[in-house]
Amino acid sequence: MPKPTPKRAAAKAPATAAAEREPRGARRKRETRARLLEAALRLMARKGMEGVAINEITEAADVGFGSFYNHFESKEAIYEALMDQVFEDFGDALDILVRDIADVAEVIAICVRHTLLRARREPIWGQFLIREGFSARVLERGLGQRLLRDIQKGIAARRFTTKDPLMSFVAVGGTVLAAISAELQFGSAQGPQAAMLAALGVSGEGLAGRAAAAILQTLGLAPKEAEAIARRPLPVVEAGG
Amino acid sequence: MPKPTPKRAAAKAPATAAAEREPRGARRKRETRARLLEAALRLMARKGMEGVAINEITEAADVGFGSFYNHFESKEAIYEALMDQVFEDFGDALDILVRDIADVAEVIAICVRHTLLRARREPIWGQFLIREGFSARVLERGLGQRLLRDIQKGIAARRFTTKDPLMSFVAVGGTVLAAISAELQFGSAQGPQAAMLAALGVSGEGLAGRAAAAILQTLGLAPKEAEAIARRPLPVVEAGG
DNA sequence: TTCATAAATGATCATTTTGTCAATTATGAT
DNA sequence: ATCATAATTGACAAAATGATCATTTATGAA
Repeated sequence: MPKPTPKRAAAKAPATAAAEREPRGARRKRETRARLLEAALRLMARKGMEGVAINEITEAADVGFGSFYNHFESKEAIYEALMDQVFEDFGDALDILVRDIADVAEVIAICVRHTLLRARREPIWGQFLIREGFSARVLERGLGQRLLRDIQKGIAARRFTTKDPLMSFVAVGGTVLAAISAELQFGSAQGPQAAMLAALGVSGEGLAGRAAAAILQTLGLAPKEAEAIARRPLPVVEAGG
Repeated sequence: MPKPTPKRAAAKAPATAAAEREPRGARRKRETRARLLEAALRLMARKGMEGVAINEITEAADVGFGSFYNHFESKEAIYEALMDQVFEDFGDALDILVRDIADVAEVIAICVRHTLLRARREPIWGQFLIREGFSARVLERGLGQRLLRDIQKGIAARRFTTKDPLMSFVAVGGTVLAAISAELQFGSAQGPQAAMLAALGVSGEGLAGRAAAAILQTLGLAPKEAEAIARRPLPVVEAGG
């Protein structure tokens, strides 16, 4: 065990202090690590963890082959780090985003739309999400836990009329993943498929709002109210320091 | 191109004729091919196509390594054959099963429940389904096409009140896959997780009926009717020759 | 039984991939 | 400037994998 792979990158530099607080060497190290993670995300989103070779990652990251093992013990290790970064960080970001929203229905609408918008903006991220979205880790921890908790809260508050919390949880999660998949597929649709999609009303604005509305209806809101909530302006994500 | 890999196994032996109609050699060949496919399904469902080596497949199938290439040109080839067998054959089976059902809502309820029941009965099949269920091939052809067609039919017949056929399609498909995932995860739940599941009403009968009911509600049926349709007895699958 | 054909088999080789390591380079304190 | 430490690097050996092929075995007709 040459290196226990620190659990989190955790840039501890206090935002208030001078920018020179972090030594150059440390930053260099952080950056190559970040480059490796980014390259791994891009490749693994497309071909899966097993489908990419380590030298592919280092070449895509423009980093010497040996450097890989300075940061990760193995392919499995970088994959783990990737899961943590992608899912937990995103969950935390969502938490901050809806911190001040009182209505559970709106919380869910915002989370759903934000997820879909990000998947649209960063297709690689979206691909990774749908590839790993059904894994036990995501379902049980992070995003899954959060969603299940919100649904139960909504039921307790009589905001949702669903009788079957687990099934609602499953339906909402599955719908989000499938919507991402649809968006990614349709985003690059060509030929005869494009015509069918146009007939189904797939346009430039994406599926975010429509998915949120459908999900709120699934949870028991009336169609009109679901539509209304799904159209409310999104809170802006604060530019992270 | 040493061998074009026959498009389908297609055991043409007429069930009525004597059992000796098929020469032993042909049957032997069919059987090793089937063994290879079964082993590949089991392994690829767990580790993905790229994650399994050919010798793993042949060893799991208890077949000589070289035999692999008597039946498939490459790993991609057996993967293709697997996709065909799993998705298209299942789609055809569903078609036969609902051939005589007039009500679109019941057609969908039956398909959903049959899919979930089979995934429960054959977890490996289910795992493969959720792993590949978002691939373009499944969405566009086979099961996806079928589902989209049924939804549009239901809307045209004013059986479904959905205003957004594409979103409904996405939601139904995603819900089915997520339900399979949940079933597989929960089927092997241990420890503290089990308590939470019990609280959510996860019992032995599985999620099939509940998923079907939720899906029919998503399509616009009233909860009570959705429940009723989702509980109707399933048509028995005819024992195939 | 004999024989031609089809299928199965594992040894073999080329290529890919992994993991290690000594050498090189960058960093930051003295 | 000097030096100890940390990080990066690519060459290398070992292991894994893909694919080929001559040989063996099974099959079924003559």
